[in-house]
Amino acid sequence: MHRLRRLRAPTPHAASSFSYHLHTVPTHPPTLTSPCLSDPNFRSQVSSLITIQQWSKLEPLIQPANPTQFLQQLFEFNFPSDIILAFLQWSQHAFKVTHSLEDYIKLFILLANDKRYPKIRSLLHKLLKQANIVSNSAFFSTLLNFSDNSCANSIIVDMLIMTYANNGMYNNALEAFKRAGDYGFKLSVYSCNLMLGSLVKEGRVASLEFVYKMMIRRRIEFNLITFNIVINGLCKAGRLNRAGDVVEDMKVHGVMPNVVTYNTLIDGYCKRGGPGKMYKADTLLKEMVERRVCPNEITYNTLIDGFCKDDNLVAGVRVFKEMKQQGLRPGVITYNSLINGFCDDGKVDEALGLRDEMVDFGLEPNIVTYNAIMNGFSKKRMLKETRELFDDIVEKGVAVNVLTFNTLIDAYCKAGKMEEAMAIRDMMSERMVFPNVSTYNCLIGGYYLNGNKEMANKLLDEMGEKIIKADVVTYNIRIDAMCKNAETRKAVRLLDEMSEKGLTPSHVTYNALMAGYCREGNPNAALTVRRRMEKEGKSPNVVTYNVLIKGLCEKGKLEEANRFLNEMLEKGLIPNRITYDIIKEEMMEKGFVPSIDGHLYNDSKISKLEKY
DNA sequence: TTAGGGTTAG
Repeated sequence: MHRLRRLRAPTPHAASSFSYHLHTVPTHPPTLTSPCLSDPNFRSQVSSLITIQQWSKLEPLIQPANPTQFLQQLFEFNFPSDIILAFLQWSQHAFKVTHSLEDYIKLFILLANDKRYPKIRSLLHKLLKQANIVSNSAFFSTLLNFSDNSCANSIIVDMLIMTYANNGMYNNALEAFKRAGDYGFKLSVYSCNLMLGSLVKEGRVASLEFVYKMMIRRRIEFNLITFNIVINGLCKAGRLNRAGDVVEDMKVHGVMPNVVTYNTLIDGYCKRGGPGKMYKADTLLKEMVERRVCPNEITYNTLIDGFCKDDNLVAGVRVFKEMKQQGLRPGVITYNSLINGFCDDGKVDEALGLRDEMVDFGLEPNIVTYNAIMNGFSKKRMLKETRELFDDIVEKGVAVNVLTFNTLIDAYCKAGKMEEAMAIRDMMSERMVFPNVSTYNCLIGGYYLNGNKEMANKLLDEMGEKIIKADVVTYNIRIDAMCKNAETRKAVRLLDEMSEKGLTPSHVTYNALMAGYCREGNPNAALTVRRRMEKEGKSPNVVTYNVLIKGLCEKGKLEEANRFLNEMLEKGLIPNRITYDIIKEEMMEKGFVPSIDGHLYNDSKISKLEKY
């Protein structure tokens, strides 16, 4: 039915002129340059040799034609697609020839007509690997030249985009997506979803939104998964309002949010929701229940982790109980989130209790559990216990990973035992675990902490040699060290270096600089940093306010500090222990009683503000 | 083909 457009059956004249090849292998072929497959016997001989992969017997039969010409003949004589595929692959390997894009496309068309889709995918993979600069327009126009089966053509283009996405060739995938519409190819929801998913993984939100909008405009088929992927991408980028718009879009399209949609949104709020984020996350849980979308283990795990990371263990445990009441069994991830929360809060004993509880319930702690507990010990400066747990799990045969080593190295760094820390770094490779940027960050931070700037610089050079790229944390460590060395102005210059390297300064970066200026007795300069931070789209967090309030207090500017305290509360930011210490030590002990909402500060204000 | 846990910096 659907044949290759330009491939015609050979003319009788052409067939007769090659008739000498009806015989077996000619030892001394005449001057003709091509063998002939017009003889049915010869064709079946070739077919069976290719089918059983008797390449050594086939090779002399191809002479004196070259493999490219032989391939053309296979097309002309309408050999089945799998025979042509086998020949193409073998001949590329055996003769080191690269067949043309046209040949590939002719084969794709044959394979598509035979519905041999996985074969097309693996062949596309090879094509893109060997010649990764296949232009999409060449591909598309060649395809249209050889086939008018728009359905098969669209499937081939669809698979091209999938192959690009699977091989990390995101720009090619995007370009193909854009051009596919111009050429009239209809893309499937599968390839679009795959591409959207890869854009999410790459953190390319602008492209994600572009594809999403184009899909709406071009009326490409949408499904629930499409919406969920887009919502996830927007949530991961902190664009929660935009994610909410997409939820509205899906309702317009008659698609109802499911448990994955809600879990994605809840996770978005937990991780990037700003002030009041946990309230919003909890509201979403209530909303899903009202709309008869049943929360699952992931919903609760996400919320528990969110509360724990928000320093609200009480709420984390409340959700944990609620989960059990709903008849859901907490899993390893549930326990890990809680254990990590307790360890972060310095409550290692409770964390160990939870570990015992999970074992009692038949759950096996994994490397994540152990890393969290090791970190709990390390935070409490319990180096001995950190090391013992490490030795213990190694002995148990648990596969330790780079995070385990980094945690152990960090424990030694915090204890000032830099030689041991370096020795551990050197033994990592014995376990086939290799230092990464975080390993270096721990060590560099350790050397700065121990006043050894030379070694810190040496490690920074070593990173360069090993092509381990500095990340935001590396810069934060350097900036913090400079600020503590009264070199804040010099540290500010590193902001430009960061942007040159495509790194976005974080809250920690700006807060370190503000703290530096405050220590140097220059809160005005700190406020300049705050403006720069806000210009970059980062609103101050609790640490920012703590730094500024403390800096102003130290300069005797208590009224101004009080204004910042109120501003922080108005923004819904919850004061932490350090805020209260500042209020006590820097304000009240100096005879200044801060006023909140116009009322004088007292302890009941604390409990009201303390926790959501 | 979509959603959840562990390290380093304030």
